[in-house]
Amino acid sequence: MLDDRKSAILRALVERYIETAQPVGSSQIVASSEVGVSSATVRNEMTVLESEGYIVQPHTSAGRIPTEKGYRFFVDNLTGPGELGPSQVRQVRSFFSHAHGELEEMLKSTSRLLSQLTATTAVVVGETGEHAIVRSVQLVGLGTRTVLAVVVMSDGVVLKRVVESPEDLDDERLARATERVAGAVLGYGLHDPQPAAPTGDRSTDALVDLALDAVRHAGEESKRVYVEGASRIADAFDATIQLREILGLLEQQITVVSLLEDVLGRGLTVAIGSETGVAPLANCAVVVAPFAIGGEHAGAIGVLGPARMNYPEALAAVSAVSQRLGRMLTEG
Amino acid sequence: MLDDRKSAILRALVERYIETAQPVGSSQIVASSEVGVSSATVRNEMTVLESEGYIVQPHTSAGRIPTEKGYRFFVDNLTGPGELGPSQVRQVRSFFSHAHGELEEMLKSTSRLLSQLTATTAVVVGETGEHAIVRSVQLVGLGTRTVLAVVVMSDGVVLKRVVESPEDLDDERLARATERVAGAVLGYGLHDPQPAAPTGDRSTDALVDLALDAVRHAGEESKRVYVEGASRIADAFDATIQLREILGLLEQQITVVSLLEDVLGRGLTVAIGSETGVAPLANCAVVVAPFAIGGEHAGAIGVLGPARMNYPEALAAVSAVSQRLGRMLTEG
DNA sequence: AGCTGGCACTCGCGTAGACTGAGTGCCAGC
DNA sequence: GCTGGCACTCAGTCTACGCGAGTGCCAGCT
Repeated sequence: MLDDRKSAILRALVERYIETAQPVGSSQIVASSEVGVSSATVRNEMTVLESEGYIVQPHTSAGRIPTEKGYRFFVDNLTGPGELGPSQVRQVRSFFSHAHGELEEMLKSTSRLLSQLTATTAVVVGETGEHAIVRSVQLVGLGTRTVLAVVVMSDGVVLKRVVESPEDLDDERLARATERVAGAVLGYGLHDPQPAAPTGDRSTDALVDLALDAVRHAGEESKRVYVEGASRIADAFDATIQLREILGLLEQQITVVSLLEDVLGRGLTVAIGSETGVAPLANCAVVVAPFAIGGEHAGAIGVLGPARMNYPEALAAVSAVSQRLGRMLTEG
Repeated sequence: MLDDRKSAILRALVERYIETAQPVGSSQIVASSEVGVSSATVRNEMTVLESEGYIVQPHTSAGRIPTEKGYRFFVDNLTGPGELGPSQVRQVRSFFSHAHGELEEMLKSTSRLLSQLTATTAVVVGETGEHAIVRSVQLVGLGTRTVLAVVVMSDGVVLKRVVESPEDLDDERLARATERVAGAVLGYGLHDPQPAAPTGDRSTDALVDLALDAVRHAGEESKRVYVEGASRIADAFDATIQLREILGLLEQQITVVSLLEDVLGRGLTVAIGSETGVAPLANCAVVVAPFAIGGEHAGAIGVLGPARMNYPEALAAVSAVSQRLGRMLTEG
């Protein structure tokens, strides 16, 4: 643990570095904070901070910059969620008062809101499943043997999946199958469907089974990822190669999902650099919070920025938006 | 119009520049093409080409690089769609043989295919409407007054839209309204719904009208944009500021749609730099082709790359994929 | 008339040296 | 234990300079 003075120095250094993106020297720290000591003393403290791994020198005779450990200590002990500015509060308020009922559109625009609030890339992952129940299911014929199973959940999410029937179909048989599938899933969650009652007709039964299978699988794939403001990450880096990697990563939805879900111990979380578990994010940080619908975990929202991001602001925004989003979705 | 020798020189210059991204000098042209003349002669021709605006010198004593006009002439007169390599042909073939029935998933993966084939950013815009008819419509209650109208089109596209009912609803009324809406749209295109038969109950009639309105609007918003491989554009530029703008543009779906649709005179089209009509694409080019379903315009596919992109390859890929996609979707 | 070899000229780029200034580590003294 | 002072380091900037790729032009050849 660091004593008060070291903490104060580290805080000043991190804050300054976040602001300027330039290595910070001892005299700058004296100038920009209230540690009432000389730069020489600060220097002595800084060598200690460096030997303990909180800061590094990019090269001799340069100032110091924070390490991952330095950011971590800053986030854990030296700062907390800040206050949103009045215009940001207005944005959030107006967003949630104009929002309406359908989950997917809602999550997408939430992502956009978050990106605007923090001027970074925002990511939202929504899952359907646990909390939602099936409100409607319909088998729709597309080709002679191609059927689309369409499921509407109580939260407004629409899932769909193609089913290939082993035999040619007619409207009447489709209707019968739809009825049986509906009986098996209507009113239940996607993960606990009931067994379907047999129709007496073997080929219709086969179709029903296939459709039920499709519905179950649709549930597995129901994690939706919304990335907004990806271009903003470009502001933070000037090596295009690094950018390429980060953007490539954002394109892989699976990676994004696991990034957010892994990090999600409980509540508001920050993952810095290697803590994300993803190599291209070495110089990045993510601030993540889960949101719940009616007390049940329903997804996560987060922002992705450089490791030298504005943590207080990001924490404040992510926290505020996740809470209001959860409340909003719970009330319906 | 350019005489044969100037054309040959311009072609060699453009090809070389596309390959190396470095200004091309007269001696390189002599070395890398079959214009059987000396470099001095090439130089003389190059001053003419420069004065006519096909090429420019970044600075004195550098080689030349093509202008927009130069690329344009190259694309129009000096090259055509190339041949796909054997491994690319294999990729395309395998993709379309494994593809299955549902439009949206199909377009998304087509975009991915195109991006892989050309190692650039790929864009696909799909519209539902003209060719597709309504196969199923369902009003599903979410809240006491919130209804989700879900429409399934014959091409597998599922549209949805929230409708706020003026009065509380029960299942029976919803079912009655669904039936009337179905009667009005089932089997018709989205743009020519029939008037709904009145139910005799005024508030149900109101709901039916709202729902029909929603369905019509859903059709307007049915243009779906799929961008894949956005990160690849990062390879082509080293100014992050420029990258930022391009990425920002790709995030605005409306811009992307109009970009592709504007450019789309007839058939395979190339738009270079300012021809795209979008400022941030000054140093970019897009290669676009429409695709049709059963003879009717159904969307467009394209690739976005730097102006110095490999045109023959891009033209070949876009053309091949658009044709096979259209055929595939038509056969259903 | 058109092409070509030759030549002087231009200028970006890379290297090398000098200077500057921000920043450090250390030490002696308060 | 803090501080002022001092020698030292080194990235960044500037200048100088040579190199080389490339040009434009011209005189001479075909």
